[in-house]
Amino acid sequence: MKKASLKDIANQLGVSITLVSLVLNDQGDAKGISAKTQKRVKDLAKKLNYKPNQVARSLRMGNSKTIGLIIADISNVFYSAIAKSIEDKAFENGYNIMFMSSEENPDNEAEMIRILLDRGVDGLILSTSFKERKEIRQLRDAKVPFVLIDRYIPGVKTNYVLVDNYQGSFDMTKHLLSMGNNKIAVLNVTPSHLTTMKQRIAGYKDALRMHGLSVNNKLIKEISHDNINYCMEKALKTLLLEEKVHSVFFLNNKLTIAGLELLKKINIRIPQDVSIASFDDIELFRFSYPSITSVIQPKEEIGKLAFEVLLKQINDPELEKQQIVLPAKLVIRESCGSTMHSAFGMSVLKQNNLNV
Amino acid sequence: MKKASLKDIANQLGVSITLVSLVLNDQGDAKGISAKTQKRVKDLAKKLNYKPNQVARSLRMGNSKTIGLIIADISNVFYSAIAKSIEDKAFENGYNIMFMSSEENPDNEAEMIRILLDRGVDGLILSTSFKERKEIRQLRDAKVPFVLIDRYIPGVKTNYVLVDNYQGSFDMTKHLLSMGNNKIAVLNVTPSHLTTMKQRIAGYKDALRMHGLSVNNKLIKEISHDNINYCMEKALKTLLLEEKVHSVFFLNNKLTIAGLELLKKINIRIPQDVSIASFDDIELFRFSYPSITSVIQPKEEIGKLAFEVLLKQINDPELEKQQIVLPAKLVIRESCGSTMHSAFGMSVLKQNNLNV
DNA sequence: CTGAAAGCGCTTACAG
DNA sequence: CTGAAAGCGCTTACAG
Repeated sequence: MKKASLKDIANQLGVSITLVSLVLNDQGDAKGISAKTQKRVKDLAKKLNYKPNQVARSLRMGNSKTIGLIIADISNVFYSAIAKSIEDKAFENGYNIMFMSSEENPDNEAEMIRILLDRGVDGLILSTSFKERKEIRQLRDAKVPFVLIDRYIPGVKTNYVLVDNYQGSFDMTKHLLSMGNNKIAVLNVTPSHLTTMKQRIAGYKDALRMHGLSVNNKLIKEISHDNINYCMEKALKTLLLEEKVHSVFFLNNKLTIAGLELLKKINIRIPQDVSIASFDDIELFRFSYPSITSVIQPKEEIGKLAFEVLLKQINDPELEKQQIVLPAKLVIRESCGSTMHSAFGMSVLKQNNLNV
Repeated sequence: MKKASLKDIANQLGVSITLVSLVLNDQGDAKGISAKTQKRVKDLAKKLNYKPNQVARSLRMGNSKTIGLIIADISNVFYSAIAKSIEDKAFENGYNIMFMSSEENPDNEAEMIRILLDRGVDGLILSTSFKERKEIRQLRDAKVPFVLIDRYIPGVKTNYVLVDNYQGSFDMTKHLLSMGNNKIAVLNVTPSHLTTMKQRIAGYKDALRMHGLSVNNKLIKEISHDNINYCMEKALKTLLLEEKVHSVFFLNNKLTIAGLELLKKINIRIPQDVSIASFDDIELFRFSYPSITSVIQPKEEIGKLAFEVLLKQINDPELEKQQIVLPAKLVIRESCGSTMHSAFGMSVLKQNNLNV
């Protein structure tokens, strides 16, 4: 049951490989090949279950109908949800995906890009960990079609699709303020050069200022990605015992989980003792006790649009680069106390309280 | 900055492509190429940042250093965790992964296998949804290296790596019995031909019998994968109101989440009104209220071993097929009531109760 | 020590 | 209407 090739069909029919190729690529009519011959070719192809060898096709055509996807970690549901929606769109369009998890390490990422390009991918979708502009600029200058997701590189004009991190964070901070929490701590995670983190911090600061409060840098803590639990304990103890904050805003879902676990361990009640909120909603936050107020990112939309933008870029490499920023939404749950109405006119999604 | 080829290097150095290829593939010494020439080639290759075109290499060598991964859904953390551990192992060994989500649909799966093979993958890792033996048998007979994960096809000798579904379910049922629940319902999900579901049901039944109880088929409900919420509501209402069961054992994490949500909505208290337990532990179950007693699968181990077995099969296609069944573990949490000790001598992992 | 040549399976100008 | 030929970039027997 060896796979059939063009040659097999050509030999069996006594015609040339060229002819078979033409017919099977629907060039038969254009090249004026007789209907009868075309039918013979197609019938035999079907009978032999012929499918073109994509590797040979790639080599010859210079494209592979494959894209590379580099995210921080495929096992983080934020990325796997995006991966799924990219996959769906890609499959529709005949594209396959190779994925790689960079672990937020720029060296890994550089190597992975190289590997994917050597394998002839037609384009890349990246949640990049690069700090410098160099690598992304090179990629763009080398005319590799690519789309950034989640983060972008300031100062380099590229395609990107991401959520409005500033607005999401601004809105959440305003919500916390409206609940009567004036001392709001915020925890971000290294690598802190990421635009996600920078803009979430900026949104937080501006919301405070707009509320007439000054920013206290002691309330902004950075948690090391490689040592979350240890840093979390140090940070929360300082914030709760010394700074006596009213609430803590965690800037991604991993931080929130680590914080939640710790607060329960040390018997801090939420929201009675401290309110908490999270950027980046996950299913767990609906079911946890208490359920967690958070900023939702449109993951499916990010993936879908990222692929669409990439596809356009692949089909026309000279196309103007496209920047898409999607709105973030708040989900108000229990972790900041109960509220019957939102004090400001932003988009707020109310959810049934599951933990009666 | 066009990519350098062997030809570029050969031309610049005034040697043949053959020589360059040999040197760069570390055949220089074996073929007796002078150290000096070797150095010139290697230096220039480095300078031009030469990397072999993997597509050409694949075509010529008949292998691609790529494997295909077909799972039900990459956005389900059960599969994305496995994907991550496969990825890590694959990367170590110079392999890349193309993934596809079959949605448990055999037609999708057949098409995806075909696509991946046309793209020249060296092997496949599949959480197969096939009901019949035919497709998997064909794959095996075509000498395609592959490893099944999570489920296998009875009656077809293949490589597989999975958890002991029978034992996990048996132990959990015994645990429920030991907690004083005699009327235990069990919910499985379509497609119910999967060995996972069959063996979990078998473990449940045997545990009952070994406890001197007879199996009541009214307590075994099948939930349609395509209509989980509707079926769940119908099933739970019958089980709770008519059958008055003491506990419900959900056979995968999606079912548990749907069940949990529904029970809260209709104000059924866990475990006071009904105990619940889950097969397939996820992070959410540690944080939910109440936290959920469940059967843990060693996801990382499954992924790691699956790749290792696949690699061996790729390197030696005549190798004896390998079957690996890993032990399942219970995590006892709050959803079945509190217990200070386990009534039987199985491996039980105790966890700190997070929801004091 | 080194090179010319074939071939992996395809597509596509070119020629008739 | 149809076919011979070149070429994508590589590897590898074979020859000298």
